[in-house]
Amino acid sequence: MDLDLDLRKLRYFVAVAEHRHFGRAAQTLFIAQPVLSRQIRAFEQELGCRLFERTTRSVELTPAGQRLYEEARSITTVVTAALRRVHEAERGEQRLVVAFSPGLHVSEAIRVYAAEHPEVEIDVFPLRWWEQDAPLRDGRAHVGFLRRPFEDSGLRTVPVGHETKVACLPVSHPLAGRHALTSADLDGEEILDVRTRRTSSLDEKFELIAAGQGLALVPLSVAGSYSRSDLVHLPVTDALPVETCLAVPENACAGPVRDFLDVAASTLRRDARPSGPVGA
Amino acid sequence: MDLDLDLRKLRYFVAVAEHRHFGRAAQTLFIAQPVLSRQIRAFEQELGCRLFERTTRSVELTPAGQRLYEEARSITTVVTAALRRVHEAERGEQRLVVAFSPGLHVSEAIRVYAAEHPEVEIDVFPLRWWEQDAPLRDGRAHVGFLRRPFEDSGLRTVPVGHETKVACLPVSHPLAGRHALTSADLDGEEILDVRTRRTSSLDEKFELIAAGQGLALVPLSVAGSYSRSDLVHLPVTDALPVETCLAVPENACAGPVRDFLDVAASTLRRDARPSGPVGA
DNA sequence: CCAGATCCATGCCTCGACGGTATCAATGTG
DNA sequence: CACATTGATACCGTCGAGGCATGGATCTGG
Repeated sequence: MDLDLDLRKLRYFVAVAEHRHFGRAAQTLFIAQPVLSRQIRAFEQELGCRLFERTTRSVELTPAGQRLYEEARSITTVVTAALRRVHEAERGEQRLVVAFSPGLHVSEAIRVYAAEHPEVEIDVFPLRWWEQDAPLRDGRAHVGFLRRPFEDSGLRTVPVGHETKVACLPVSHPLAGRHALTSADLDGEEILDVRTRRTSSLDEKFELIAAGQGLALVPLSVAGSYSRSDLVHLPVTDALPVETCLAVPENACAGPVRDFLDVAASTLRRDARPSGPVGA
Repeated sequence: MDLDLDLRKLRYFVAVAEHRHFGRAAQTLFIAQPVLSRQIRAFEQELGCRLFERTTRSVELTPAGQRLYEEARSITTVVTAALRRVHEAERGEQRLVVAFSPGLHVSEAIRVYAAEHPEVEIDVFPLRWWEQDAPLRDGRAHVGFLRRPFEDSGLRTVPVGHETKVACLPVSHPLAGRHALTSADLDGEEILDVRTRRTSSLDEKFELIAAGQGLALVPLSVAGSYSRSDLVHLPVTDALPVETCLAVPENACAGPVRDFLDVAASTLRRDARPSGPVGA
């Protein structure tokens, strides 16, 4: 991957895109106009696509340029937030990013923790369906409330609850009139799984179901939040409830994470046995 | 703001952070070790804070370095996704980003649009409570389903529905035993508003309410999704329902946005009068 | 139709940043 | 205490960013 996007050139590009005029954009950037022309041309070559359709009398964005202009806002937002948080860390401010699988709500543990540790800034990280554990591994989140199955290796996990799963089918489906199903009823049906069909959102998954592409087993809480008139949710009497876990990276025994685990353990008051060795 | 973060230096930093060893990190980067030492030092000066605590025998991350390492993942994720989408645009692929106020679900219009325009990639942009319209103005989203109130100027809006608001109060509140309230009952109560108290998440707002910091008026759909045992939701009989709108930037009459508005207009089949002039 | 204005592009120059090689200084090891 | 390891420093060459002058294309007024 050529991740070497030059943020300075991106800033130049944004100026030209907003002014649609090289001379005035150069003025706001405090550089000379010829420099800007060359930088933009170099930027286009680096990206491999033209960004402006320009004559001597007009400067207009190409589709690629339009797209880049939109993306530039996301990039600058993330970068400025990152720099701000780095400086906060430099000043000693602590932060804890708690990831949540979709449909799970902020738990009791996080509220107790926030009350006990007001000096720690707490952020939530909404997880996507297909990236249950990745943000925990690469450092984007420190602790996570995940729904099984996910990849255990390298994580310490604590079970925190169970969710019953219900079958989601279109109203036109032959089984839709039943009051309850068994797993035997689902034999031969196409089950939409994270592995079989990578849907980017839950709504997209429901859309596939409504279109007759298959069925899905979804946690009850999710089914309740996203009710649609063209879908029905039916309990599956013999389905195993899916386990929800609190997970942290194995190597992370640092302050806030450690404290959070302590709070979680005392909050749960149930058989909260860590699945791995709990070192000091 | 000094947004001029050098992504090349960031890449160097990540390599050192992962290897905790300048020589080996330099090998993987295909540069000489002295270069890496100088780049890291320059990077620290640009950021204004030390990133590594290093002796001749060990290299460890400072708190600021640890934070930057976490943020680096977010930055690279956003940048690579942005570059990918720019190239998709270059190849002619179209994209439509639909923003949603929290609690609103993907509407009928988006499903119909996706079915009619399978060539357009559709993304959703979950809006925060305090940034109802900003992503629409700066290009991060193309159309948005917003909940009033928001800043109208510069946007074309189409009313798409109404939501009744319910009062959310802690169970310990004197009014909590009532079956319904009127707005007169709420006189003198502290109402938690986006303007009065900038809560970063809905859960945080509910947490404030549970802590006795005040009450809030929340849309019914939101109240249903986030039920808590320490809060009660009561209808307010004379409260005006809050209007939900479909909004697009005034200057955007381009292809996918235009098509989406057409689909929305035909889908709604109600008095979908645009609030502004609908140019060609 | 032409002179002038406007505006982006090109050529040439200077300077600073990046990368390489050689070497020093500090620390751990047998 | 000799030696290896490792990060830091010094010095040098190259490349790219920025400035200035100018060219070429297009629109406008007379």
